[in-house]
Amino acid sequence: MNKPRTILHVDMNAFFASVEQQVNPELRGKPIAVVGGGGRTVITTSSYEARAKGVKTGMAIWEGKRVCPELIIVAGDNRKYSYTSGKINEIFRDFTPEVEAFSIDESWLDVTHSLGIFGSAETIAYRIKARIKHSFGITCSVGIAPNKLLAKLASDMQKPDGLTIIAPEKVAQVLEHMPINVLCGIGRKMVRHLNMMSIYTCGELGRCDEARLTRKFGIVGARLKRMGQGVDESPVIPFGEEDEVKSVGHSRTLDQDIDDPAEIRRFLLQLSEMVGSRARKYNVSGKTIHLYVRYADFFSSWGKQTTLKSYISRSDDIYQAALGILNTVELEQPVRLLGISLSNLQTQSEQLPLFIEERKKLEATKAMDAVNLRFGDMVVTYGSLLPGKENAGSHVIPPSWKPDGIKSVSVK
DNA sequence: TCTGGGGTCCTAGGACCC
DNA sequence: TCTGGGGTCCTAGGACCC
Repeated sequence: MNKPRTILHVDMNAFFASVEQQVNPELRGKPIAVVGGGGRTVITTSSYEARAKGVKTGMAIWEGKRVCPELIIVAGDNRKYSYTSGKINEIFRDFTPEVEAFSIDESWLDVTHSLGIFGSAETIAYRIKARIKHSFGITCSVGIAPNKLLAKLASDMQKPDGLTIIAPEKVAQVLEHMPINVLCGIGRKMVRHLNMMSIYTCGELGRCDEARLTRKFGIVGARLKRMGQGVDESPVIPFGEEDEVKSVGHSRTLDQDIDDPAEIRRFLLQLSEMVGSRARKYNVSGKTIHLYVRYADFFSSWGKQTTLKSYISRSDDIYQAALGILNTVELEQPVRLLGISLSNLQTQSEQLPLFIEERKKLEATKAMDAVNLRFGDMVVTYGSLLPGKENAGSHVIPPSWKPDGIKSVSVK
């Protein structure tokens, strides 16, 4: 028998925008949009003032300005968000050690064993909200429910600054008329498929014949039915106990489409350095390299991967492998986006190369990493990157970024 | 001046080995 | 110089999340 659990899901409201408004009081109460670096960027997050005017995540800057002419554009700074996120997660851990960061602005807390100390989940939620508000001036929405799926759903029900409880005995009632797309894991395509089966609400999904779902969706089918019933046994996985990192990758949309091979290679080297330095920071090497290209028309793209005989983490090795893939194809159009990722990872063993030349390369790489770690990425980099340095520093900040050190890497 | 970037998981089909 | 089946690794692509 599974013991009943009490799970909180905390979702920071308009996180990046809220942090910016706190850091710079002049931005408070105003419509602002946080964007990435680079020429062709989109809005990552916008303040509630901006949302009220119709500004949405994913809009191009000009689009945001069209619906909200007074929109203030703020270039995102990942370090601020990462730092704040880390501090907020420390607050969570004052209430339970079982805290799982889902993304930079969302966490689950299993407070089942903390109820005796703090009284109730509701009390914990109010105290957390108060502390975050007091320390950082920002609000969050909290959901309380018997599992992660429902806690996340609950936190979505009231924004901003909400607190929603789905008591175990209310689950069926809450889900009955809830549209299926509110469930985390059911996206656009799945909604379309389910709608075609005349399933629109969680209630309908939960009552659907399992065999019918399994025929259509394979092993996902059984899980879908349970989701519709609000059943989710997945545990809250605390810091340090997550799965190992499985891939390390970077991709970048170029400021202009390029077709000059030398320029493409230069960008590839830059990406290789970004991937390599991060892999080395995590202390992993990998033997599968994946190259991704999106063409100028935006819609056509391809990805190719290759698996090497040995594990690599040096930027130059990554570059050579990526170049090897690129050389097997004839580019059909100018390139809009390039991406490289390293997978099939293992923890790096500290092994000195046999040959003196290799050792020198290793030492050089280490020295470069040490400087970058201290003074920020891309301060020291390969000579051929220098003409394009303005690109190198332009980090777009994906909300999927986790505070440093959250992902653990363990021996395979 | 149209449309970002970081991930995970799943499936299908082919190669290869026992 | 036949046949079948299971396991593993690989590539490619899609769906989903933030």
